[in-house]
Amino acid sequence: MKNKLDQIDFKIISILSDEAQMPYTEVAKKLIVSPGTIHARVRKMKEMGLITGASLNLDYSKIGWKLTVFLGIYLSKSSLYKQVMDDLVKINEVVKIHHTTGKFDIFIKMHTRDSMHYREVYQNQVLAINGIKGVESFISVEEKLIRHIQFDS
Amino acid sequence: MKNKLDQIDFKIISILSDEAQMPYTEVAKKLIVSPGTIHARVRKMKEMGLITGASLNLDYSKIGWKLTVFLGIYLSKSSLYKQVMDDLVKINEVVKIHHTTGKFDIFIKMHTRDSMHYREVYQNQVLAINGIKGVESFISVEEKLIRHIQFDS
DNA sequence: GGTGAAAGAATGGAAGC
DNA sequence: GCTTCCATTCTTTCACC
Repeated sequence: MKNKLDQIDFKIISILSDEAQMPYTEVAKKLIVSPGTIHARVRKMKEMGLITGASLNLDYSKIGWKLTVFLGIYLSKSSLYKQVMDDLVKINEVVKIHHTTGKFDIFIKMHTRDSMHYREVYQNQVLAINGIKGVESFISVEEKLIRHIQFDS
Repeated sequence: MKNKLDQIDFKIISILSDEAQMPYTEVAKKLIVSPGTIHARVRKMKEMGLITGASLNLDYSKIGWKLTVFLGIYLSKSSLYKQVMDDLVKINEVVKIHHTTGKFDIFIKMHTRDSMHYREVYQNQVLAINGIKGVESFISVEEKLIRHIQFDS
């Protein structure tokens, strides 16, 4: 797995990170290489596991899901993280789960329609999980930046 | 802006959220509608602002960016959030910035190559910003779930 | 507002450089 | 390992339902 990436690879990633649906021919034009090259590079990076997929960016508030909430979770025993994470996966409103070191043991992100919906999920689903000692919540008021790393090297 | 979404719209979003690069013809086949319908629906949702774009999912660790860190930031005055967020945008390693209520004023996510790189960015760039009173950091050990909401309604 | 077909464009190999 | 070429497949529009 000794695939070295060059500037062209990084530029492809930079472009597609912002606009995953841009046709490869257009990417090729921007970088002044042939479409076949883009194709081969992208396939290589997918095989390497660098590119794991592509997803839509959605503005949930446009369909009435107005709340984005982060929860910092304390476990009663740190070793329970695996089981608690498995339980969290089952909650539909949870979109990201991170096992972390530092103040919290687990950090999650969730979307809900409104504060009532949030409270319901929080009380009936999150707090019902065994092994959770405490939770701190942070409501996102504004999301400022969505981007990927600009790789200069 | 009275665009009601139906089951087909939600299914399109569900499919493309996982696989943004899937051809519309294939989406059409899955949902048993014509390609033209998919096209029209996606365009409608883009015009509504629901779909804001598409991005690649990258596994940064594959190119040696092994650390994902969350920082919870306390401001010396809450009103400074705008200016501090603008300064944070300028840091290349920062990929997400949320203005939050709760314990922290601002919550960010960043990627770095290793702990030395992290320390350097943290000390020289984050702490150098005016208006930041304190920071708590959480290092992500494992990312468990990347998905979008399954809209049932 | 959906369908299906048609023209144009992009994809994804293969062969050669 | 990149490029060009080509057959296949996809996109995108539009007249019709």
